[in-house]
Order: sequence, then structure tokens, then C-alpha cells
Amino acid sequence: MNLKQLAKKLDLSQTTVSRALNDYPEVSEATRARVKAGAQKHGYSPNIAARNLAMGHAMAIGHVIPVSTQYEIMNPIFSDLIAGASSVYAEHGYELVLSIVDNAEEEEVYRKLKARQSVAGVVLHSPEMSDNRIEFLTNLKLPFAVHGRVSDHTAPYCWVDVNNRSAFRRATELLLDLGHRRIGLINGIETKDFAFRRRQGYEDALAARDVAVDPAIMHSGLMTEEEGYKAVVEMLALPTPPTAFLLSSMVSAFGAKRGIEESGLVLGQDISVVTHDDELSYLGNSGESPIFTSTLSSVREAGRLLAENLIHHINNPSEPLREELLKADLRIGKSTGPAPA
Amino acid sequence: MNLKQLAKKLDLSQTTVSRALNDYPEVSEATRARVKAGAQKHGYSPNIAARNLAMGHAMAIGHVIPVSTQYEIMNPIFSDLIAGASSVYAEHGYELVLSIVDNAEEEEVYRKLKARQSVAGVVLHSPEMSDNRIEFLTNLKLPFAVHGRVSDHTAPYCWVDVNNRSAFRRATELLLDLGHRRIGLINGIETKDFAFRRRQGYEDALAARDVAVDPAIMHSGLMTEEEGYKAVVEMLALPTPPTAFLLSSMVSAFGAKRGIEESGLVLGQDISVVTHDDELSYLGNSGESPIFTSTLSSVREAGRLLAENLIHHINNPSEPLREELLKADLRIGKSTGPAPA
DNA sequence: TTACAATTTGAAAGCGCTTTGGTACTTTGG
DNA sequence: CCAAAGTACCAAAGCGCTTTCAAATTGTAA
Repeated sequence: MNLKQLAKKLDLSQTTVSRALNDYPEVSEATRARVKAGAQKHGYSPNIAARNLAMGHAMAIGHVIPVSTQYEIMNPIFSDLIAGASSVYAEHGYELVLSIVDNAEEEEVYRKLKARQSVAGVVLHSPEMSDNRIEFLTNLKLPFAVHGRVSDHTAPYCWVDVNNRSAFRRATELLLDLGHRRIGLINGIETKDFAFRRRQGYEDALAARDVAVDPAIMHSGLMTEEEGYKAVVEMLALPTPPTAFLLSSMVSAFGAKRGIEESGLVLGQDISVVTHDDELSYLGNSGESPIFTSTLSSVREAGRLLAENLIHHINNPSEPLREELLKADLRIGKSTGPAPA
Repeated sequence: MNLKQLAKKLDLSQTTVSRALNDYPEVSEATRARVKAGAQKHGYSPNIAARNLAMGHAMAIGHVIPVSTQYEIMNPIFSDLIAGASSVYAEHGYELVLSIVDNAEEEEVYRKLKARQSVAGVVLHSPEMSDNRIEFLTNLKLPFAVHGRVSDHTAPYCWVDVNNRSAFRRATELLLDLGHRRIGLINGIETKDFAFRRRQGYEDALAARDVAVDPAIMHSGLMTEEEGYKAVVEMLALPTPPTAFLLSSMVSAFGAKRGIEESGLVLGQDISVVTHDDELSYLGNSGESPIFTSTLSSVREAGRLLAENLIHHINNPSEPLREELLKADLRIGKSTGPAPA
């Protein structure tokens, strides 16, 4: 069933049927109701390709997930982020087009998405501290929203981010307040903007209390279970090992926990741990007394906001670009305690 | 730059340019080369909407992820599955369209995808033991491939699955061979086909050794860290607690580990654990001596196969539907040992 | 040379929608 | 009562491709 057939069935022109379905004002309420009922009855849904062609743009948002061939890792936060964004897209009648691409091909993919008009905008994932994708997309005139920010980029763009720096400053301060002076940092890859900011927060807090920053207890790498484990085991083997750790992800925090326990130490007693928690749906860390003390920010909520802001930007290109800084709460769990004497 | 403009630039008709780019035989090699070079030079990419409209179908595959509103959980395997499938789609020039929908609306979504011609086929996720989506899609004449199988459905359809039943039989046998007689099962939701089959494998092995099946040490639920933890803690509190556990996911296995350790028991000594491992990229369980003994099957590989088989089916509708049963390996790790005396 | 087939190219139709630029009819204000 | 404005509808053009059908060119056999 296409528009023509439906129009014939209703004894109306295609024009009127189209306008009725798309809520244009120049249709009487009576016919609009009749048309909508008819469409429902005959199971009519407009052909997307025809609609996109006629309108000159697709009702779709692209998510381009870069995966470096070096580490073939899918960031686990991505599924929750998409889940959040997806619900907003559905509300607004947008589809979600997903591309998983090698770092090196990312710009080519954006160029194609633009040329083929297969999306109305894109969400940028995993921004680097210094990231030329922002400028690239701006020049390409492809609307976009970034999950995170780019420290080196000053011109305005649409983003949603967590206050990584102050969250990690507070987390570090908490550990300092508990008497810890050797605090290991097990961070994500520090060319990534979020990781860089977290390290800044960590260093800020140490500097404010005149605690020296020691590269030997600062690790930057993948946020896997294994990597968390290894980093902790290595640092615990140092002559003056940390008494506390600050982690960038729940997944690596589980690895850290394993490393601590295998070293015969008790988490929350001998060793304290604070981790960032993206509130992934399958890694609960809540309840009365969560496993880990954490800086907390829902990545699903970030997905929702990204989607809303991007769609707003697409529909109102002249309005200023929205920026949204989410604040991460600090939640006390069982993994922190006073530094051992 | 569109086809018309490119054709003018090359002093050729749209027809010839289109044919040259799409590798039709009736174009001389000389002009084909010239056309391709021209397209490259001018950064021409065909407008997807126009192409889809002209061809009558989209070069896109839909993934419809059902999320029950009851438990707002995104299954973590989904990102790795998509990563696998995605690479195959890219090779074949397909896009990936993602919908995350409430269970109740799933059929409606398929109907729309079909009516709007926005995908050439779909991948079905998370099949139930008895699942009417198979029949629904067959009737709808929308090509599909299932990640998993549907026990209650006999007619042929395209699927890729792991031999869940025999994997869990072998895993159970391993524990029995180690002398365990009280083996707790912490399974996924058993209306799901994979979970049902795993339980069958578990029961098969017990029956073969005349070990009674005890519902008190069989749990069916979400595969979250929390759920694994709780189930283990509960079972360990029983008058005759299990000496071993069989888990359906690495994530819940981490919860199980936590529960065991909090109960003051040593994993791999006092209590043995075998888990299924989907080889998610951020949850490594490999190396010389993996954390968990596991039944092992790469969900990323399953994604690749699903994509290949579905595309094959779309391009060759008359050929028989492909079915693929992956076998899960059993890998010994540190979490299993002889039953305590 | 002629006739016929094979190769290479092009004009134009059509995919199913949106939107422009009308027309016909109704209402309103003076 | 008439002109002007408003309301409700429609015919047809156009979005940028693919593909059908036909034409032009070249090659081959008689």
C-alpha cells in the first residue's frame, strides 16, 4: 500500500493525504481523522526512501563508533548510551544508523554519510584531547553532538559531558581526607579527553595538599578487567605501594579488586578504591552499601541528552549550540576506609 | 555533486555513469576506469534515498533489540555481536539500523520496517523457547536471521547458535568428575531459549550420573553482577550448600566470585565455578591461567556469521536457509578444583 | 560490399514521496 | 451585494537514482 493507493481508496489526492498524515494545518480536522484512520486500517507506512529523497535529508542519526585495530575493544558503555539515545530518536521519528569503523577511516565515513544524505546528523564518540573531527564535521556542515568534550577546541559545538575533573578531584580529596597519601591512578587512555581531565582532577587535589605526583603509581590504558588487575598488582609490588586506588571504570575496578584480594589484602580496609561508575545496567553498584565508592553518572542519561540536543540543533540550526555538563555524584560504598597506620 | 552533474563533467549519460559505478558489464573498461576516477576525484557518493527508492529496497540490515520495561537491562553481549556483524555489513555495502524497543512493540516495529522498506532484512535477538516472532517474520516475508534458536519452532529458518546444551553437559560432567555432587545452576531467564537449553545440558549430565536435580540450587534470572552475587549467597546459606556453581555469564560469575569470597571461602578450592564466556572484548578471561573455567564461544564471531548468512539469504532467496551451530570449547581456569572431602 | 551480431552508449520512464502553485468554494467586512 | 480574505483541496513537478528500450558504433561472416 503506497500513498497513491491510499489516496484513491479515500477518494482524495495524494497531496491531501500526505498533508493530513504529516499534520499540516491546511487540512480540515474531519478529513485528517478520516485519513489517519484509513492509514491505520490499511497498515500504511510511508516509504522512507521516497520521503527522504523528496525532503532532501534522512530522518536518521548516525553513531560512528571508532575501534582502533590496535586494541579490538568495544567500549562497554556504548550499549547503554545507545539505549538512552534510542528512546529519544524513536519519539521524534528518527532512525539510528550505526557504523563501527577503524579509526583511520572515520573521516571517510562521515564524508560518505553526508554525501549520501543517509543521516541528518551524527553523534561523535570517544573524543580525544585534541581531536580534529570537530573541525572536520563543522566544515562538512554535518550537524553533530559529542559525547564528551575536546579540551583543545575552543569554538562552540554541541556536547554533553560529565564534570570529570571535579569528580576526580573530589574523589581524590575523599581519599586524602581518609589519610591516604599514596594514591594510585588507574586511568583510561590519556589521549582521550575524559581521561586527561580525570588526571587533572587527581593532580589538582594532590597539589592542593602538597602531595607529590608520582608517575610510578599512575597508569593509563584500556579499561578492561585484565588491565585493572595488572596495574594494581604491579603497583602493590612497589617498595612503597599505594594504600588507595582511583579507577576510571567499574570493569577495571573489578580487576583491581581481584588484584588486591590475590595480594592477600582486604578491600576497604588495607586498600581503598574509588571508581567512576557509568551506571551500566548489568553492573549494578547500588543498594544500601555499594561494592565500590564511586563517582557516579549515568551514561544512559547522557545518551538521552545527546539525542535531544542534536535533534534540537537539527531542527533549529540558527539557535546556539547546546552544551550540557552533568555532574557526577560521589557515593560512598564499602571499598573505602581510613588509611592504615 | 550528484549523478547528473558528474555525468555532465565526464561528458557521458547518467545511464553509463551509473552502470560504470555499479560494475555492470555493458560498459567498456576504459570508460569504467574514467568514471570511477572522476567519482573519486569529485567525491561523489550516490544518494542513498534515491538509490533505495529506485531499487525498491534498502541496503540496510535492522537489528531490533527488545528491552523489557520490567528489567531495563541492555544485554552486554549486544555490543560485541554488533561489532562482529558490522564489519561484514560494511564489506557488502550495507548499513546497520538499530532499534531498541519495548517487547510489546516489537512486531509493530518489524511491520513498519517492512512497509517503509527501510531494511532488506533483520537480525532477531534473544529468542524465547517458544517465540512467535519467527512465524511472524516468515509471514511478513521480511528476511531474517536469529541469534540463537527457538526450540518450539520446527520449520526451517536462518540461525546461528552455540551448542548450549552439550556445552553445559560437558561443564557439568567436569564438575562431577572432580567429585562435586551439589552443583548450583545460576542461569539466565529460562524462558529464553539459550537458558532453557543450558539447563537441559545440566540436567542431562546429572541424570546420567544419578545425581538428583534440586530446584533449591537452581536459579533463573538476569545475568547481572548483583544477581550472581545474591544467588550464590543464598545457596551457600542452605543446610547442604553447593560445592560448585555453573553460571551463564561472566558478569554474573564476577558476582558469584564476590559472594563466595565474602562467605570466607576460596574460589577454586572450597568452591568451584564454571561459567559461560562470550569472549566480550573488555572481560578478558584468557592467558595461561584464566580466572574462570569456562565454556567458550565468541559472540563477535556469531555476529559475523549471522551477517554473512543473512546477506547470503537476501541475495539468494531460493537457496536453503543456512543454519550454523557453533561449538563452545571448555577451557580450564583457576576456578575449578576437586570437591572438598 | 552487405548483412548481421556484438558492443557500447543514451533518452526517458519510473520508484513514492513532498511541495509549489494553483483552483474552487466559503466566509467576512464595508 | 460585492470585493477581499480565508479555507480545503488538487495536479503536477521534482528529489536522484536504476533500468528499460532503443540507437549508434564497431566487428565479423558471407
